[in-house]
Order: sequence, then C-alpha cells, then structure tokens
Amino acid sequence: MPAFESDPRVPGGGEPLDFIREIVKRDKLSGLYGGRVVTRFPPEPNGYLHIGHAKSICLNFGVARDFGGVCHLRFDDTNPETEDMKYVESIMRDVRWLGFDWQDRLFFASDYFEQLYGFAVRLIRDGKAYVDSLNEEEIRRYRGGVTEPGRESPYRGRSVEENLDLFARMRAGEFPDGAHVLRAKCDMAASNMKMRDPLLYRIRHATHYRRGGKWCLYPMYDFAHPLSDAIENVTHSICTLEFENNRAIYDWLLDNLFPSQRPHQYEFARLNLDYTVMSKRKLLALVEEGLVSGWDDPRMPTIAGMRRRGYTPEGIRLFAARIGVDKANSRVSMELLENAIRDDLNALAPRVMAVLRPLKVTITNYPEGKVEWLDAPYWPRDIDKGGSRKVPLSREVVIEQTDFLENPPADWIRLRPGGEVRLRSAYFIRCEEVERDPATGDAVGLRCTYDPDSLGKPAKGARKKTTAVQWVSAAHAVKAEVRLYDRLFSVADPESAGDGKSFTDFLNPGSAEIVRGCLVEPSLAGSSPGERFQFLRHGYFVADEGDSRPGALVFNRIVDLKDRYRKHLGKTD
RNA sequence: UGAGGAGUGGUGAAACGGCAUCACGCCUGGCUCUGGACCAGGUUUUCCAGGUUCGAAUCCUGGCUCCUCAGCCA
Repeated sequence: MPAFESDPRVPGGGEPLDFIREIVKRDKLSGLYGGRVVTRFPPEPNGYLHIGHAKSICLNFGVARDFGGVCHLRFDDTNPETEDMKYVESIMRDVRWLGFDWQDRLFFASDYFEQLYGFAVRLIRDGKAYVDSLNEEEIRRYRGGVTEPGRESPYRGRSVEENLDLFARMRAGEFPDGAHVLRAKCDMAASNMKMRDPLLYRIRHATHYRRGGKWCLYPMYDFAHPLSDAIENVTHSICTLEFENNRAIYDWLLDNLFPSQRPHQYEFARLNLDYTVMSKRKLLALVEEGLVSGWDDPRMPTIAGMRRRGYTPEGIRLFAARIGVDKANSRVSMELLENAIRDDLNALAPRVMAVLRPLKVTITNYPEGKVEWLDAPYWPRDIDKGGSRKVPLSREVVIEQTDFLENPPADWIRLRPGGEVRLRSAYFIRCEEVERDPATGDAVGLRCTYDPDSLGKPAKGARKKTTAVQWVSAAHAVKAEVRLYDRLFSVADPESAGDGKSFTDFLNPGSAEIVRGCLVEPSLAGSSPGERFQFLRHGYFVADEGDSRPGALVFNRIVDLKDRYRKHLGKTD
C-alpha cells in the first residue's frame, strides 16, 4: 500500500513527525486556531510544476489530511506580465494527477485585488505606508547594501492625505509604469535587507490574464501573499527556505492588519535532485532552446514529463514521504526516486516479453509450420495476482542479443555455444551452432534444439544454474519503437558547474536512445497509451501517451530493473 | 567584514540529556522459470575546539564551512 493511504506519520501515531508536522501538532493541541488546520499550495501560473513542487504539494495537502484540516489551491497571480491561463490549467491537472483534491477551495490572489487595495489604504491611513516617487535606480541606491544601512527616501515624509491621493491616482491610471510605488514604512537601516521599506505596489499598464485591463496597479508578492493567507484563514503557511528573510514582512503586515489568529509562515528546504535542474528559468530554457521536446519531455523533472515517462503518482508520493522534510539544504540522489517508482510498479505492472535487439534463433527440431500457444503468467509467484495470456511458439524465435555470448565469463547464466537456457514460460533450448556473417564473422543467428519434455518442469542439474530468457516468435512478433531514457545531465549538479560554463554544456548526449526494430509479443499489439508493463529482465515501460498507437507502438522506459550482473561486470572488467 | 538559516554514514532523514536508528546505495549469502522481487547478514555517521554533566548529536562558549537577502519577480 503506498504511503499516501497508510502514511504512518499521523499525530499520536508514535512515528516521528517532521518539524512542520511537529509545529502543526503543537498548535492543534494548544488550540491556537481553535483546532483548525488550513494550509495552501500557492503556485504562480507562469510555468509547469516539477518534482520540487510535488514535494511541497505532498507536504501541504499531507499536513491538512493528517490533521483533519484542509488545503487550498491558490494561484499567486500578481504579475500580469508572465502569467497565463494555460499554466493554471496545467497546474490543476498536475495536482489532481498527483492524487490531491482541493474540492471547492480554488482561489486566486487576483480575486483579492479590491480587498488588498483596501488593506493598503488602511496602512496609509495608519501612517505605515507611503508613496515613493524615486525611480528604480534611485530606490536601489537608497536601499544600501548588506554592510551599509539604507537612506530614507525624500518622499517618505509625505502626508497621509497626499499619499492617499497619489495612491488613488496610481490606481486610476494617471501615471506611467514606474512613476510611483507604494512602500511600507519599516526601517531603512534594518539589518534585514528585506525590511528596508519593502515595495508593496507597482504600476503596470498590462493586461492580466484574469482581470484584463481592470487594474494597472499590482500588489507585490510580499504584500499579497500574507494577506491572501489571512483572507483565507490559513493557519500554517509553508514555503521554501529562500523566503526566510521575507518572514519579517509577513509578520509586520499581519501584526498590523490581522492581530488575532493570524497565519504563520514556516520554511523548509526545497528539493534538489541529482542529474537534473529544478529552476523554472532553466527548465524553460531547455524547452525554448529545443534541447528537450517540451515541458512533457520524458526526461524532464516536471510532473508532466514524469507522467509521460510513466512514473506513477503513488511512486512520486512514496518518494516524497521517504525524503522527508527538513531545513537543511540537500541534494537527493536519483536512486531514491527510482527505487520508489520501482517499488510501486513492481506490484502494478504485468510481466510481458519484449526483445529490444533481436538475435534470430532457429529451433531445428521444432516442426516447420507448427505453432503452440503457451500459457504465460502475467505475474511472478511473489506477486499476489493471477492472470496469464497465451504466447505463440514456432520454429523461429528471437532472443536478446545480450543473452548470448560466444566466450562468456564463468558466472554466465545465459546462453553460450553448447549451453542451455530456458525460453521463459516454454522449453529449454540448446545452442548447437552459430550462424555467422561470412564477411564479418559476427554471430547473426543461432541454431538450437529444444527439449520437448521440459515444458512446465523444474530445472535440474546444470540447468539450475541458468536463467530463463525472454523471447518472441519471429512470425508472430509485433514491431515496436522503444525509447530508452536516462538522466538528462551527465553531472550530478549541472547548476553549479561554474567556470563560464552553461548548465546546458552538461546535457547527457545519451539521455534518449531510440531503439527501432524491437520485437514484442503479440499480446501487446493492442496496448493503449498509458498502459504500463514490465518488459521481463529489462525494466518498466509505458505505451507513450503522445506517439504510441496500435500498429505503431512506442514504449518509453520508465525505469530499468536493478541489475546486479551489470554492476558486477563493470567492476571486474 | 550586516542579518537570517543550516551542518548526523556515499545520499535523504530519525533520535528532543541515557546503547546513534530508518530508508536508499554498496558488499556477502540464500531463494527464484526475471542477474527483478523477496529473505538473512554485513559496511559506513554526529563540522571543529573547549566547557557543563555520572552521561552530550542534543545544553553552554568560541570557531569553521555552506545557503539566503541589495528585482518595481515569486
């Protein structure tokens, strides 16, 4: 059972809680919010969600679930220049696909513009905000530096009346972009740079994807976010570490405007994954420069990419549960993700036979024209599931090129000249002769004999030390294209490679290997896009949602099987 | 050289003054009609230096290293 349904980390469950849940539990027990727990996932609709967001989604929705609370989906859409409805749609799809439900709690910061404006007016009336007319460059200079205090703007002392008038005219569209901004009156000498009179509003004569041309005055994140949380009665506002310094503004605003039962912000470390990048900017660059096929390229760490790759929501949630939540910056190794995906797929994906790089085998003592339809179970005995299909056997079959070696090492358990191996769910065959390309001398086919008495019988003697290989009847095989995906980058941390190099310099050239001419068993002919299988001894595969259709099958490798032998070979060579 | 955070095996986490634990990885062996899964065993850890204490990953002092902040992005 995936972690989602049976997450043991519930309050009072005895299991250790992460520090966020520890806080929520404390607040729930103390009755701080009357026992209410309200979280929110607040994406900006300006890009696609990625695995890092999945961590946050699992946290926010998971905390709400664990403590009998609710989680809102709120779009933080306060920047008209980058946001778009198409992103809103993709984000909603991705959150749903991950298995979370915000029910009727779908919110948009852009719906709060009028209320937000009212809060700004209140701050001005209270003498806690002012209209600044310095230009961008001047504001930067007045702000000072990390070791130098800032200076107060000459406009800081404007009267409440003048500020009110100016602010109203900013809203009315009387000024061009950048002419004025609204700032909080905090402390220009604050050692926390974020508190040097943070900007609250800026003028943008731009069309907002939801509000159209109604506004030309837009709130900044630091203003809109805490107030949106408060408007929605959020209790625990969970965000990533880079907002730690912003918490001072969060608290300043809410202490001034929502003194009781106000939300509090807590920060956790965002996810970093080896061999990929996680920043929206870099992901966008990969898409725009055509270095990947799109946001849903199966190599992308986006939710859309992982979905197309064939990853399961349960597997991703399991991964999120396993990596935990903490405040220490970290970088998670790919194995953790892949193992979680395998874990889920193991009990989910029926076993079928596919030969990626075929080697022809003629069974010389098998009658010409004879076909046997053999029963092949979909599941190994350790999976508690039944069901099977029929696979045809005939005189000519194909096996994997990598399952035959002329001069194998001592621990080889596959086919060799004079050796035996079982065709999975069928008979033992013995390699009697190697057919060679007269020009190159390469093995191009094998002539084998089969043991008609070995069907369904346990292996004995030397046969016990061999394995059972996948195979497909040549006459019945279905052609397929198989896409073998691998890590997108060839270095663990492409973002900090430095030395004038771009992260794109570290793309893994072998991250998408297309193998055509694969032969799969006939039962796969009708597989529908999105169907997942384990190709025996290869890995987990999914019929590609974009390109696969009956008659032109395309399979994506979701993740390969662990392979101790491959590792072992790598070491002894 | 300001402020705010963070340092526990190879990786991610747990232990909340009392035997450093779990998952992943790696290594052995077993089992297997998948060199998968599963089972058994093993490997490796508290940033440094002092201090308090019967006892410190945990408390105190001082260092070191890393991350974040000087967008009218979020």
